[in-house]
Amino acid sequence: MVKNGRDRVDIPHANGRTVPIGEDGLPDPPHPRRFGHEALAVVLQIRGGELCVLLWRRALPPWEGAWSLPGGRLGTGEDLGASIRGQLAQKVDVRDLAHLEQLETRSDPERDPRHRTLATAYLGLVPADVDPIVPVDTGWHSTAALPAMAFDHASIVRSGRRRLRAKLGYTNVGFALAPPEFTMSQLSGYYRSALGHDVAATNLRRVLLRRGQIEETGRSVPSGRSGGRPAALFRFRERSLQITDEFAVLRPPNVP
Amino acid sequence: MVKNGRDRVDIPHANGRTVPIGEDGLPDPPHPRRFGHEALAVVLQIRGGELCVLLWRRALPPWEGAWSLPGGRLGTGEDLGASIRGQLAQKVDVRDLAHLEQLETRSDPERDPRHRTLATAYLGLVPADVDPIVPVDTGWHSTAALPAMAFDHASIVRSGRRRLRAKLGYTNVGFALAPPEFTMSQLSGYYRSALGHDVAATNLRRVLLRRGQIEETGRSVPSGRSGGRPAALFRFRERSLQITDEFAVLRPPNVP
DNA sequence: TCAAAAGTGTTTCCTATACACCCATGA
DNA sequence: TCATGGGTGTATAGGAAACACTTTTGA
Repeated sequence: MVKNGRDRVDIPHANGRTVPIGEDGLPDPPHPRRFGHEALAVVLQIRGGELCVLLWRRALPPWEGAWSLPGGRLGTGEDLGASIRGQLAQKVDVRDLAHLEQLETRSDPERDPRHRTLATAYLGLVPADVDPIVPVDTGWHSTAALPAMAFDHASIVRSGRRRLRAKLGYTNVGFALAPPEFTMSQLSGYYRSALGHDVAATNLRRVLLRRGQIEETGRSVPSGRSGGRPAALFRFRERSLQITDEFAVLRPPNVP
Repeated sequence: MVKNGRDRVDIPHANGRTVPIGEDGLPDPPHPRRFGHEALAVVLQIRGGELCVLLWRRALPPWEGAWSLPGGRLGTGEDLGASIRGQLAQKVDVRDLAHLEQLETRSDPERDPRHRTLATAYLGLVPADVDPIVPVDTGWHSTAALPAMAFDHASIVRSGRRRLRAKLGYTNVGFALAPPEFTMSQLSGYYRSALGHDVAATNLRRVLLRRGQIEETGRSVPSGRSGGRPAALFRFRERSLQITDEFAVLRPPNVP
């Protein structure tokens, strides 16, 4: 039995050939590693003009009293997507999740002091018009001022926010932040909250219309008590993720 | 003991409070799940005008004879990045890897028929000027015509290629495909091979210069036997990933 | 009729592609 | 001097931000 540099062990195979463990074609390992694997979710929603994340207050050490991302251990028969949907079903009604995508996997051996745990983070988005009932130890927190957070969860939240901000620019993810129908000033408000900077409703309208992301419903909302022209109602044409601005640059040359 | 819907078990806690397992704050699990976790790499290089991926031919079932991605089981003390670097050190000299980033994690319970294995895939890039010595059962294959591949590895390769193509548009990843110094026609060749469509050298030059990605070295290569003006040599200014085109759209308004 | 909010027209800017033309070299 | 490949100048197109102006409503 030969052990070489990087934590890999070669065992002699029946036919005399050396089979590197951890490569493949390998038999069941004699000592399965005791890795834990969990799915976590960065669930974001625009609430009160702020981009908020759903957090969960830890009652026990480690990190007692700190806030953490919802999620939990991966079950045996399910994949990560099913797992995180299941976990969230108890915190946020799954029907409220308009979009869910995988973010990244954290694997620092020290990220959980108790035992080795890998975490795969997901990004979930909840439209602004719903207010899911959440447990008492769970709450929404502005991503602009995160509370003291457990493990590496704060950096995962920032990672999710970065992903959302980038995708608002070249996809139609906006559909997952907005209610089914909305006025342009509402929508520009959601974009402003998510991006952290001003978004002019007039230009947003033209950009999204040109890209075919939104369309007029034909209806409008009556103007408020202080008057003003009634706002037209729009909707997203697709309510699943589409890349609407694929070849921003280095696009293929025109064929004719 | 109460069992509820989604493979979660609540156990009564000392203080009478119910602690959901699989949430956190939990004690060590009584029966650690026997998940395997492996790191895989989609190592890409431009070879002979084609975008190629490094594959490994399986000698044993399952998928005997099919090609698979290099990688292997995660070690106890290392994170996924260190693990894949270690695995690759035996196939491609690590110094040849100009860039490495995490792609995604696959978790379908059926993806490996032997036992439950999660795989985190990485994207690695090798500059076109090196020709790493690889084992005999390992070879480069055009991503345009993949051979019969094991597990879900073919779709992981496509995922890596998609990522590379997208990032060529808004980052400086090109540095990881090109040698330290290159002419513009060489570079446009690399871009053409990676993107799968024509890239005009003249425009590429101006785009990358304006973005500050490349600069002239001041030197040039003598023209070939068939004459022609000698080509200027360029280099990338940064040899680590930079986002050079961040706010393609929906950029923050001008402050003044 | 005035204030307020929504929507349109138009300008300007910037970036990227297309393409004609000029430049430097070898034979 | 001519073919060849590299490089520059310039036209064109398109998208998006900025902003003045118009429209539609309530009081």
